[in-house]
Amino acid sequence: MTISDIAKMAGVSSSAVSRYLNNGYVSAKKKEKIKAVIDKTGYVPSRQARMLRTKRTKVVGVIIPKIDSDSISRIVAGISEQLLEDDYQLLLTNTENDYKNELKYLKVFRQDFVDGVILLATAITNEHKKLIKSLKIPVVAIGQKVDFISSIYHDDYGAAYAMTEKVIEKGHRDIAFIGVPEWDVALGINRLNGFKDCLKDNNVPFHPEWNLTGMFDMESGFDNTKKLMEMDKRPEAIFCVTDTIAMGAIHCLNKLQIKIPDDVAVCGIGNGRTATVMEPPLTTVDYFYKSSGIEGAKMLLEKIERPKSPLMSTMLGFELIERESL
Amino acid sequence: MTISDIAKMAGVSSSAVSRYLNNGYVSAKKKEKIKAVIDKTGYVPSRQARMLRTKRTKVVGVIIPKIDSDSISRIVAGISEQLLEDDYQLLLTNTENDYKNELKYLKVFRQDFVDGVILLATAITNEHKKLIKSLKIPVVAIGQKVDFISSIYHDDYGAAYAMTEKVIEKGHRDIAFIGVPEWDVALGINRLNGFKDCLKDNNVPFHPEWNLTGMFDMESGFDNTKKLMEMDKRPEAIFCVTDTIAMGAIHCLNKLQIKIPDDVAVCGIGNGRTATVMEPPLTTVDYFYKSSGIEGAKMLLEKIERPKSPLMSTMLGFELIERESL
DNA sequence: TTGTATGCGTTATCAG
DNA sequence: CTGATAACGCATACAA
Repeated sequence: MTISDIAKMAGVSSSAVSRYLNNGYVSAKKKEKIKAVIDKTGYVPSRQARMLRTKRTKVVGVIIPKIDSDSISRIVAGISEQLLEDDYQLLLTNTENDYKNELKYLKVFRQDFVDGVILLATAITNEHKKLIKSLKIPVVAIGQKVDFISSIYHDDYGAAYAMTEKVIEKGHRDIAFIGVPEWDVALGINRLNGFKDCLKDNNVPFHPEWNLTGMFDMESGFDNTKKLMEMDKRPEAIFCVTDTIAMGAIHCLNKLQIKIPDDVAVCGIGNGRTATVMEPPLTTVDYFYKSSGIEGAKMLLEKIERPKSPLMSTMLGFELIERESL
Repeated sequence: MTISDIAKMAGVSSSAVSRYLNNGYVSAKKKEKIKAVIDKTGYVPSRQARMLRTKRTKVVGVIIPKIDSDSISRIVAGISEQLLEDDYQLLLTNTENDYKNELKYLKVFRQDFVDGVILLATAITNEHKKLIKSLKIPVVAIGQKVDFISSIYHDDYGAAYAMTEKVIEKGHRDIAFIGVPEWDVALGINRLNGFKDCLKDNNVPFHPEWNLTGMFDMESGFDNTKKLMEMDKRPEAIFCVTDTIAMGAIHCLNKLQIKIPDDVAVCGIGNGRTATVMEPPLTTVDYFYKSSGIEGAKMLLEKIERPKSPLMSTMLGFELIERESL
């Protein structure tokens, strides 16, 4: 079933049908005829032929580090929602935390198969920069502020600052920090800085020996908390840079029968789905991840429609959510 | 940069280049020449032209009910891994739990844009059946046994039976059940039957008043547990058909200061990432979700390569994971 | 407004 | 083994 079949059946030329499909010049009578035939046959134009002709695929590639993460899946849900609305398809590529895959997929996308790329970024290296600049299609980053492409990111500094303020407000001064490596600028640097600066502004001492670093998983929270609890002097509160880490921390504390928040308080960032169900429920920061997905998709689509549109960076706000762990 | 550009530069015909690309008959000398030119230019054949010509896209569509679910994201991770290995792309469509979207996407895929579809199924209606049968591309289901297409599913009956056995073994006889609606056959019927049959085989009474049903979320676990605890006679154990539900249940019990497992024991199914971190850690069943994703993808790919290959249903086993909630 | 003709970049066919 | 040539299905420039 091709466009010329339809044309014949409707007694018009194939270009008329094509124009009908792309709302070009068609007389009312022909419109009706064509519509009738299309309705009857259920004809749908071939995407591939269209792609070849128009050089546009109506597909956007999304590169994520892993899928089984609360925050990421919420961002993807947002992207998916917006793309659906604008009739785009979502091509998902999962790097499984392997940095090389990120570059690999970027290369795959350098060809002409997608109209744009959304990168859920962790680290942006020079290699990334070079590669991205070599792309002929727009790229937007979500989760990290990137200077050479449009991006949506969260107020990591502000959220960490606000949360730290809350910790201090609760009367704690001996505050530990479980963070992540610095190559993740948003989480590894910005949040840490928010924490440190808030301490300084409130004349609360920063204890380097309580500043621990690990990966993005619950194990890091568990292990580092254990280390903390084995120290001669224990902190009264633990600032976990991530909800996932905080969950590990809470689990550890419970296991050691250390009362939360009375003996040691805990907080996280991210407002994961399960934060509410921890014992005790986790005090954390909500980042509106789904919104950032939606906004990121909008941004990309805009860039696809109007390639000349200016570079943009949007920072999304946050909301502090008080529960019982702090 | 097209294939004929390469052909000219290498001093051969474009068909030679095409054959080189698709490992057809090319003499060693020409191979070298062509390789040299391709390496130098970084030429990559156009996917869209190839699609148009070959009628194959090397893309598979994946339909999921929601993305922010532990089990689903793990299945998708498995699919993604296998697809990557076989050089296929993954087109993700999220129905956001809306049954109509499922049909809608199936229709979108009816056209020729993907080579096959993986459906993470919840309910398979007659409408599904009709639609799927009208597709010219293969479809495999994951998570539900479907009689008219190939599928990968879990041993829901067996897992529920085994878990119930464990509950009884722990000395409980007053066992409640928090389930999901019957339109989800795997979770709503099979698991319930495994539970019931095990009770019967062990001469443990089934209490209809303790057989509660709700949605697939933590709220259901919380609310239904609350109901259970407000009854004149309380059960000693709660069988939650899902880890997510179990998490809600545990949260509720903790809130009511009911000791787990001493006063009331809890178990789930699914081995979610956070089950381990609950207080107490949840006794559950591991379903190897990632494997089912991998197997499902393999199955689909096989079907794509050999459309005549027979219908297949594979049931994956499970592993009971004992932790402290039971 | 309409139709004809051309080309998008490949791969398949077929004669050499 | 090789190369010309004809599709694949659509959208557009152009002539009408």
